[in-house]
Amino acid sequence: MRQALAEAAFELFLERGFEQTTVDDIVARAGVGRRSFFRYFPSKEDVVFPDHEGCLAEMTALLEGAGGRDPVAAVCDAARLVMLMYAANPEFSVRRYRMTREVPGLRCYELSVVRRYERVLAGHLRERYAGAPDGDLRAEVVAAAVVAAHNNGLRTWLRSGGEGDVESLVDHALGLVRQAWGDGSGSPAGRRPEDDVVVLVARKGTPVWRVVQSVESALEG
Amino acid sequence: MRQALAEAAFELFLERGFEQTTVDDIVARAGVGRRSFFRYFPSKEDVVFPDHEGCLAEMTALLEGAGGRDPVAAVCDAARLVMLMYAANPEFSVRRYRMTREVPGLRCYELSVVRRYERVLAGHLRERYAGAPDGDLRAEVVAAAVVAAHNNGLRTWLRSGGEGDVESLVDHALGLVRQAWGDGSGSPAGRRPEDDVVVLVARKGTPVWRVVQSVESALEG
DNA sequence: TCTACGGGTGGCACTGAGTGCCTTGATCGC
DNA sequence: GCGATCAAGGCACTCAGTGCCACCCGTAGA
Repeated sequence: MRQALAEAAFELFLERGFEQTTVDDIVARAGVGRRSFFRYFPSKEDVVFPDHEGCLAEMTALLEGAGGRDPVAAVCDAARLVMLMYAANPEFSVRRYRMTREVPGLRCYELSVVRRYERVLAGHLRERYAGAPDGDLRAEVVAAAVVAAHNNGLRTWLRSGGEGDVESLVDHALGLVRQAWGDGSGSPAGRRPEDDVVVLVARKGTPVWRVVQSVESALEG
Repeated sequence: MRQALAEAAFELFLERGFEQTTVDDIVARAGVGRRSFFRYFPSKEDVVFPDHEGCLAEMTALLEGAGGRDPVAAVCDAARLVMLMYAANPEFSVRRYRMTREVPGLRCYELSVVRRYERVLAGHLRERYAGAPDGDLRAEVVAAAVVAAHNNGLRTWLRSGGEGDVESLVDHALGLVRQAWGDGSGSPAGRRPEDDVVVLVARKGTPVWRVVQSVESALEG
């Protein structure tokens, strides 16, 4: 039933657009009663994003099991779940993206979904940063940065029509955030931290982000 | 008329809640025709946030005139405009905040407003970072971080009931972002960059953000 | 076989947001 | 005084979303 409604709805949305399609049209195509639609989807917008509830649950579960790792790396991996969900069905994702871009109601709905992901990530970070100075603040800023980076990569891919490798796009974007906020562990594995030290000499006034890049490249070198 | 409608609406929202108030109630209290309401406010939600359009315009204007400054510092200052708007009317802001928190429709509307601010900031950063590697990505991540930091400070103040100093709360929060992404210029003015250099020695594996904090404190020392 | 029950479904009527269209009335320039 | 213009009101309509009730059907029990 859920499936039938979602399919009928998407067909009609593609044929005549989201706003030009009424709920009555959808239930007529699906051959069910109007009342049943709202039993399965609380609003007309929900039928466009039938898969996010599950993804939110997965994300929460994944973060439950993220013990002592770098918190930033953990939330980056959690964010990747969303990318993987989109990548599992490129044509659908691209068409939905195009529709969402031009329908204000869907844009607003998507914002609230993204916000829920962000809150899940921030909640995890808040626990991990508990006690640290500005822990809550840092948690929210990092969560926002991770979401923004993820979405930048994902949307670049969606705009391109689903061509190319989403995974590397998103991973590269997330790398920028890990570089700025993570603890540096993770990516280059197998190197012992006590091997050596980094000596950085910088003129005062040097942009901090350039300093960060230097440190990062030194740590990876 | 706009003013009268907004005031009548807010009275009723406080008396019986947002969802329990119909547009007919509002126009009856204001003594105008129902059709006029939708001439001044495209939706019922808009009447709750009558001041954001102006603030968006101010923000755009301020960024127009932000020439060669540190781009991150410029967008932080732009974000402060929102805080100042809220601070100009603490009782109204606090009551609106409480109402927004418990009405899904208003939460969604607020998300879309916040998103518009974020896009203005990101647009400015995109221009400033044009040509740099990952300029677009960096622009969006920094904009998201600035907005998250600003909102963290602002909401802390709103949750406290409007007691204390918003400005220092928000500035402190924004400081964290400038520390991570800014070029370090700005805050400690009047110091010549060529005065001296910073030497930092760190063990490999040190969290990057701790390194950044060290650099920052050294630059301010 | 009849009956009582419960959950999924359909139908129906209602509220309320938002829109299009037309009328009215006031103000302003001629 | 007169026509143009524009803000405002009124009216009717669409459509999303909700509450309520009736129905159908499979099951369990007498």
